[in-house]
Amino acid sequence: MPARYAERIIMVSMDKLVSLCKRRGFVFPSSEIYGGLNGCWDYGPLGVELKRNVKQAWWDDMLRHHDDTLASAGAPSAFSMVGLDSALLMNPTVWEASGHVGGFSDPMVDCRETRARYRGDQLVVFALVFVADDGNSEEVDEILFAAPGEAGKTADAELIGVHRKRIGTIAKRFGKSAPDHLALHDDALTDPELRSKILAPNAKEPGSLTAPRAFNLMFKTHVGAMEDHSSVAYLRPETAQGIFVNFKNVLDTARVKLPFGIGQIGKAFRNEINPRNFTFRSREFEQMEIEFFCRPEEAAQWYTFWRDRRFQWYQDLGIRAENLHLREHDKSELAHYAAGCADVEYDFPFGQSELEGIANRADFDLSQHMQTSGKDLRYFDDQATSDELRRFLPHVIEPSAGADRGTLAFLCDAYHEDEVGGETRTVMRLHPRLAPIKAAVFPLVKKEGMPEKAQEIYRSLRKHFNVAYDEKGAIGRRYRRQDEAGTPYCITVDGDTLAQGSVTVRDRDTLEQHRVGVDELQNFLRDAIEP
RNA sequence: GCGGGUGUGGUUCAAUGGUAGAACCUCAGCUUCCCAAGCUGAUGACGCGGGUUCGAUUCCCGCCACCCGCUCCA
Repeated sequence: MPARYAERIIMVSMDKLVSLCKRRGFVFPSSEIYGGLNGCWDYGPLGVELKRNVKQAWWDDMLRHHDDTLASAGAPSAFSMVGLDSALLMNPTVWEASGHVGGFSDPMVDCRETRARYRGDQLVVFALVFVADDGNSEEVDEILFAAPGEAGKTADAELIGVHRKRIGTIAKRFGKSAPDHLALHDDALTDPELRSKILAPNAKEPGSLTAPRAFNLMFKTHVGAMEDHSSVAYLRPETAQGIFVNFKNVLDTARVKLPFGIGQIGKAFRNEINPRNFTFRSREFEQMEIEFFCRPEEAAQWYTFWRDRRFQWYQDLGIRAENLHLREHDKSELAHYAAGCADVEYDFPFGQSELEGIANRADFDLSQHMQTSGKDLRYFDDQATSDELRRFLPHVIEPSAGADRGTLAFLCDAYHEDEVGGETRTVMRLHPRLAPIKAAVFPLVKKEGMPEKAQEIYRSLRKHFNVAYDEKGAIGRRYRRQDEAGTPYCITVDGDTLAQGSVTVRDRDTLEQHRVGVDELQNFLRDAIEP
């Protein structure tokens, strides 16, 4: 390594990364000339190559290169892997069966003061009512109370309990120890004037509640040109359900036996309340999901296998181990049906966050679809020793990865600044498999036949790799430009090339150069790039 | 969703109630046999919409976007 070179370890800031992504064409704000759209991003010329390489690496490593005749290291047995590309739009009943429609469409109310969030239908608003001595009721409506409960069903005593002190103070003004009864205000939350008088649970001042807002994280759309109830459809919030609903089709046609996995890469949409952190939480994003089907009694073993394998995958593609974490969920964090779940997390500049979740979902999804569709989705085992074992629902291990989150993590981990000859050099140390451009070909100077020779080399490599050609400006500048793009190798035609048939190959990370025969270039690059 | 901050060429930053400057990048030319060299020239910006004003990039209001802290994340 040249003496003028000095490594400098820095933690990349999001500002620097976002700026580089824009400057070099990795990522742009979506529809930027119109002011952008919250939570949406576009991949530029370099970004699309990088992200495609991430997806390609996943597809190759998980599916295409999988050998289903051998038990991989750490696997309980051999298994098969097949792919799928299901439609983004599906019959809306899918989302009823999966639980996505039911649980996430309630109006929510926030408290600005206590920062609590309530379901609108579970917040009861009432006014204190005092009965005067002459029997006329006298309602105190300048103070309304909100309390958790179910509309119309909560006992007066229970409501009073929540705000006993405050109610007591008001009651004193009427010379009583407690209101005679409570009047319910069903519409108080939606009326801005009344809402401003509501005292929220545990709040000190009234008027801290927001208007009820519908929260459904699924994007709704319509199938066909007519917009009516029968045409409602959803943009899928995950690709997984497309796999589950095709379980029987794959089983019947792909000649697979348990255990086997179905992989899929595709867009998904979630109407996130609060998109944040560059591309990390986007409303439109891409998932790389596997549903791995196995015998119930083997599920725990397969869960461990997939968890460890997926954790290792990121390291194999260059992410530094110290920046990766495997976090096993507590029992309390697990969904009711899940038997285990772990997150692969990365130390982003904005904090440790999830790249991928590996979950043991048992037979929840298949049984939901079996129940809702009425179709028998059980696996038939003709080798079973008894009738009870012959038909059963497989259990499912689900490694679910975010392609955009992975791409962002690779970008963050690749970003380096070091010092060359006293100047700061920005370099993206992307794994050669992921680098958008595999090599750049330069003539050292723009004369003496060097451009022609360099172009000849460029054209021959172009058939096999994504390579770039550049003859503009000083050679050092061209090297630096490629450093920011993450190009691992720069091939330079110089004065000796014509006589010797060799070029210099400059390494992005070490800055070292060595001569390689022109005939050897293709093999050299293939060795460097292949997994 | 709440609170705070920021919006000026591709990037990073100035200045200004009256013609918006720079550095780097980019492009063209000259030069150049290995790490952002030099010279000449060129392109290119006040987030959007209202208001105040003779005149607004500047002041006011609204919106949008991004960043930070909470919150949320099936």
